[in-house]
Parts: sequence; C-alpha cells; structure tokens
Amino acid sequence: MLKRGNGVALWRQIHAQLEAAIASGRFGPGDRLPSEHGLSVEFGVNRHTIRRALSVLEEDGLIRVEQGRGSFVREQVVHYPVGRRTRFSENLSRQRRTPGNILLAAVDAEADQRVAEALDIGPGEVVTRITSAGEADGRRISYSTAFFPKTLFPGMVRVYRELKSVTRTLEHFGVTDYSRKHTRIIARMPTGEEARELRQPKTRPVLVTESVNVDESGVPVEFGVCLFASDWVQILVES
Amino acid sequence: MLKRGNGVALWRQIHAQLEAAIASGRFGPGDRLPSEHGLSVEFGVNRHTIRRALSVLEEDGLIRVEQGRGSFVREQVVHYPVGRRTRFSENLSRQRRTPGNILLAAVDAEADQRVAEALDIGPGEVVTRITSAGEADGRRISYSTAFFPKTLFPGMVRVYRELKSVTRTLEHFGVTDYSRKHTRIIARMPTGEEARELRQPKTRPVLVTESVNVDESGVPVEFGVCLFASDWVQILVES
DNA sequence: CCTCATACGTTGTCTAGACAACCGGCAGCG
DNA sequence: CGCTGCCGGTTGTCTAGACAACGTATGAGG
Repeated sequence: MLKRGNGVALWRQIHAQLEAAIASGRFGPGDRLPSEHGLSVEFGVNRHTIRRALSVLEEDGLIRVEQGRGSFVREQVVHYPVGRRTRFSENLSRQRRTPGNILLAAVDAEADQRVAEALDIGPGEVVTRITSAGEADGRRISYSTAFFPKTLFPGMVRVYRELKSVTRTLEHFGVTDYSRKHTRIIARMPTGEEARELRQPKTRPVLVTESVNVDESGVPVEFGVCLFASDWVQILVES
Repeated sequence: MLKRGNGVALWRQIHAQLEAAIASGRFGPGDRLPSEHGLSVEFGVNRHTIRRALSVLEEDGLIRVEQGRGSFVREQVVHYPVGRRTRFSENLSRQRRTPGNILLAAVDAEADQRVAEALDIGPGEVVTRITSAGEADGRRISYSTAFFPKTLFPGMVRVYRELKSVTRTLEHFGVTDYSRKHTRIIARMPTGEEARELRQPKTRPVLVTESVNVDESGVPVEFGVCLFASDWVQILVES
C-alpha cells in the first residue's frame, strides 16, 4: 500500500489514494469517509499524517470536514483535476435575468463611498440594497448584491417583494429600458459567508463582476456586485 | 501577548500578530522572519503551533517559505486584506499590446483538439505556439500562450523573433487588421509553473481569458490563452 | 410522549521529540 | 584557484499522546 522512504511523503500517497477512491466512486457524493482514527489504523500511520492528507483534500474542494461529525465527499463536484467547470456561459448582457432567483434580503441602507461613486450620488444618501442568489439546474452559481438610489425609486423594497424582478420593478417606476455602462471583472478568494452562500469550498476562487446600469438618458439606476462560483461559470464576452 | 483558553486558538493569535507586524512594516518586503524555532521561543509555544500560523500566512500570500533557508516576506504584496489589486485595467480590445513583453518560447507544434476547434483547422495540423509574459511597472502581470495556423503563416517563428510583435508579424504576412471574435473568462487556481511565471503564490487565483482573433474576412488567425495575476489585474468590459 | 442530561465518537488544538531533506558557508585538499 | 566534503542551521515529515470543542444517540426522568 504505502511505500516508506522512497522520497514521496506518506501524506501525499494517502492523499492520492483517497483522491482516486473518490474519483472512482468508491466514496460517492455525500458519503462519509472513515474517521481520522479509522483511516490511521487502515493506513498504519499516525492520525496527524491522515489529517495532513485530509486538509489538502479539503483545499482541493473534494471533501468537506465537519467537527464532531466527520469528513464527507462534496456533492456535485466533478472529478479532479479536469472538467471542474461546466460549459455554462453567462452572457453579460442578460446577466441579471437569472432563472431560479432566490431573494435573500431587501433593505434600505446608506451608500458607502464606493456605491455612491458608482451611482453618482452623495455618500450617505439612502439606497435600496437587494441581495439574491441565482441557481441553474438546482446548483447555486451566483450571489449578488444590487444597489438602487432611493430618491429615484421610493418604496422599492415593497414593490420588489411583490414583482420579484429587477426589470419589472424598474418598469413600475417608469424605467422602460436600461443598459450596461461597463463591467469590471476580478477574481479573488471568497469570504466564509460568500463560500457558504455559493455552496462551495473557501479554497476555490470566485469571479466577481461590478457593473453599472444606466437608463436611456445615461443616469445610473443600478450598481451591482455579482459573485460567480468559478468552477461552474465562465463569462463570455461577445464582440 | 497570547491569551490561552479564551476560545481563540493560539495559532490564530500568532497569525494575526505576524500579519500585523508585516503590515506595519516591522518586517519589510524580502526580510527574513525569525526561524520557526526562534518564533516558538519568542511566543512560548511549540514549533508545530508556529508552523500552523506560518502555513496560513503563506496561503494568504504574505510570506514565502523556503526549506533550509527560512520564511521571507513576499515582495510587492499590498497589505492584506484590502487593496490587494491595483486599479490597473486591461482593456480587452488592446489586450495583446502589453508593454514590457518577454518572449519565453516560440515553436511549432501540433494542434490539439481545443486549439484546432478554435482556429477552425483539423486536429494535428501544425500551429506556431508563442508563449510570453507581460509586465507593467516591472511587475509580472500576465502569462500568455498564442496559437497561429502554420499554413497561413509559414516561418512565423523566425519573423516573430525579429519583429517581437504579433501585430507587426501578422502585418508581414498581409494581415493588416484583425478583430476579436469573443473572449471567455474564467477564474481558477494556478499550477505550480503558472504561479512561478506570474511571480505569485500558488494559493492566489488567476484570471484566464481565452480569445479568438479573426481577420477581415472572418478567418481565425490567432487563438490565445492569457493568465492574469488576479491580485493586480481586473478586466474592464466597456459597452 | 417529551425533555434533558449524559456518554461516546468525532474533529480541533497543542505539546514533545525525533529524524530527513535541504541550504549555505567553511575548511581542507588537489 | 577550484572543488569536495563536512557541519550547523533551517524547514519538512512523522510519531505519540493529551485535552478541548462539537454532534448525535441513548437513556432516565418527568
């Protein structure tokens, strides 16, 4: 099973074997792996050596470790290392019309520096903040926050809760059409909360888009920040 | 200094203190931190506890650990956690004209499935592959590979080595103008080699763009894959 | 039947010590 | 002068054991 003193660390060999076991389906999605103690007996090594291997598997996004319960094979994870992301493409021009939208929060708040700048309003002015998650085929793929100036859309929260659509809500306020001014795209690691909302490990990166939408006369009506699970989403820019 | 039994793990406290020490400049870029043994004496904990803190600092991209030498504060790292990325914007339409271009390799090779599909040629046809790195202000920011069909540009390697520019090389072959058909953008973790070329830690994500350029009549002339150090680059899509 | 406390199994943290692998410098040798 | 081998210092790996923190099932008591 394991070879000692051949230049390959034991934890690396264990990591490779568990990875293969998961890829082969011996441990299926959601299954619990043997406990650290059990694995240490099975492989004939110390528990700490097992822990090293498991912690890298967790970084890889292959398993999820829960204190007091055990280690579980992550659901909906394509076998490492190829094909992690689907060929699902988000067309930027339709970005906000995500099927399977889940409203997480809709409240009024004061605009901070960044939001005020994007919406071209004074800092501290009141904006409506709508946070929602997007799904495709039941898979959580996006987690977005949008800001709207309250002076333009008073009482937006109530309207939105009823209409459940940004487009229809803006129409209700007389904005029949709006267009995207620009989109900034960055990649970074998610915070704990973001990873939780996207149902992904903290160690996988996210794609973040920051965009500003303007109405027909060029007035900013929406500033949105959208996080995408990078393993499942790619952004396609058509020219 | 450290508080025991207050619910915050010792390694977390040590991590925070070292992080603060680096941010404050007490340890400047390139400086060597005290050895693990030295830190364990200083903090009054076991060496393994120090190692836990250091390993997370390395994941954060704040330090670089070298066996047999020590731990060093990474150069050109903006203080964690804000402002990791510059406000340098890559305009997609001018993406290939990077100032400070470094030619890494220019060879002929056979097109694999993906390249052949993008260039609309048969798999196995010969293509010219040019790998280069881009810098801005001396900071490595991109690492790109471009593919050109050899049937359209025979002897391209020699011409490119002389002209040192994709645009001028294509001009030499009669392609006076070309445009971008589309750009795919994904985020992922870099391989060891990619991280090395981008002078960044393996634990920071990269932005990857895949793009196809076509000539005036719509024939694909270039397929490019470009990696960006996500801590320093954001992509701006103008509408 | 429901509730609460306890016991047990699990992962998280910390300590202690050992040896391997690697790096850099230095002494000795050709 | 250059090369080699050795040595001390550093990080990497592995073992052994202890206790804390957390979750769940079980059983006693209401």
